[in-house]
Amino acid sequence: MKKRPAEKKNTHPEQTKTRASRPRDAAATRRAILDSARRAFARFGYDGVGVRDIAAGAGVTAMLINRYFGSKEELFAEVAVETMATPVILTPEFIASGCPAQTMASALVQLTKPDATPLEGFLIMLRSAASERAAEIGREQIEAHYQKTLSHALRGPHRAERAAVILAMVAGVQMMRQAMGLPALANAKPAALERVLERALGALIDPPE
Amino acid sequence: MKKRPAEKKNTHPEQTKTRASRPRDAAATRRAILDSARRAFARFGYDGVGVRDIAAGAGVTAMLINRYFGSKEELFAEVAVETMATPVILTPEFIASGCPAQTMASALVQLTKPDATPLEGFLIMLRSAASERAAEIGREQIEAHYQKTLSHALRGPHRAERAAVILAMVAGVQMMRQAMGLPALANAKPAALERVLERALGALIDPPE
DNA sequence: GTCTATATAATGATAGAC
DNA sequence: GTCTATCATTATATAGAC
Repeated sequence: MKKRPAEKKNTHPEQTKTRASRPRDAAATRRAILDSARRAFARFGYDGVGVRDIAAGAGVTAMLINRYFGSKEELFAEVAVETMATPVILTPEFIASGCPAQTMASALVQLTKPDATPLEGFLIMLRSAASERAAEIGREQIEAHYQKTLSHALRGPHRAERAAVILAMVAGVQMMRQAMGLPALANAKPAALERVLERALGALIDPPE
Repeated sequence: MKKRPAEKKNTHPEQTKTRASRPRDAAATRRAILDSARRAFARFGYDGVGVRDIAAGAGVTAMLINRYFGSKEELFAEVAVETMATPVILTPEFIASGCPAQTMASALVQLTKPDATPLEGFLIMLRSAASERAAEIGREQIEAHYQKTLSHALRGPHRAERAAVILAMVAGVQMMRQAMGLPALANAKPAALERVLERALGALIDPPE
């Protein structure tokens, strides 16, 4: 029976950036590693990438990752914190807008197009949720930057629960549309999907009764 | 600087079932491996467990997994298919019930209690979505057993999109509540959470306009 | 500051005894 | 039908040269 090295990390050989024109710049190297790690974690999750992949994507050797960040786990933590620090959706501004449900629905449809790359913070967490440490980091970031602000921006009863379900809904859509690639979501006509999401989000944003 | 074997698989040493009282029973061994794999994949995802962990949980050696299933991937496929074959929620019966939104909301809150173990099919997929092959298997199962039946049970326009968003919402709640452990969901009062979910689900189930 | 080379451990899968 | 022992590969992390 044949060996089975199918679906290995080599399946996605990130082009090794040469980076020959900028040697010996600590800050730039650090930045390059962080960027490469952000891309890699968003695509393949915490367990799905090795430090070698990340290093290759940054044009350096794996050793430098430990030199600059101590370990893969600490690198992940720094990436996660950085990526989730500035929410691009689910902000108080969205809630404060004239028709928040429609605005959010439109933004969500745009930002989770199958090939789109924004909303990386959530995607990194969704793809890394199996890792205990990754889930812990993500939970703290979500609570600090999303749950709290969103909850405060709402009016009416059950604010915490409604904010959490809005979060869950956004995460679920992104999960099913981008990570799982469910055809009904991935291939949906944007206008129709927007309409459906607007209705559901409205039921969560508008104060009940 | 110390080595860092922290957060390794040994962090969760599934008690090695002795199983000394039932030697040499092919069917029973197969069943034991499947059960152990289901538990393990649901908790730690496809990449998060090794064949050794699964074998130990079944009280056998790792070799038998390859003997009975050929490979870890084939074992996962069989577990995924088996677990998602009989949906416990999101069935046409729920939609056909008198007040589907309330019924589904109540069931969802019950089934995603932080320590609950049902709805394993979805949980396995959510925790394994980073693995390309796992995502593929899950997508097929979700489409076959959830998306299609749910879509057919709905009335009105945009059925496919509404069914998909219902799926995304259920997945998102399970993700945030069970996998991530977001306090606002994990510690929410069941009645309040149920009310909020009922409203959102109603907006998706009830035909618009 | 960055490299090559290596240490150590864990992985999925296999060979052959009983 | 199940085991022990082992292979080949890959993982993260470290040591020391330049």
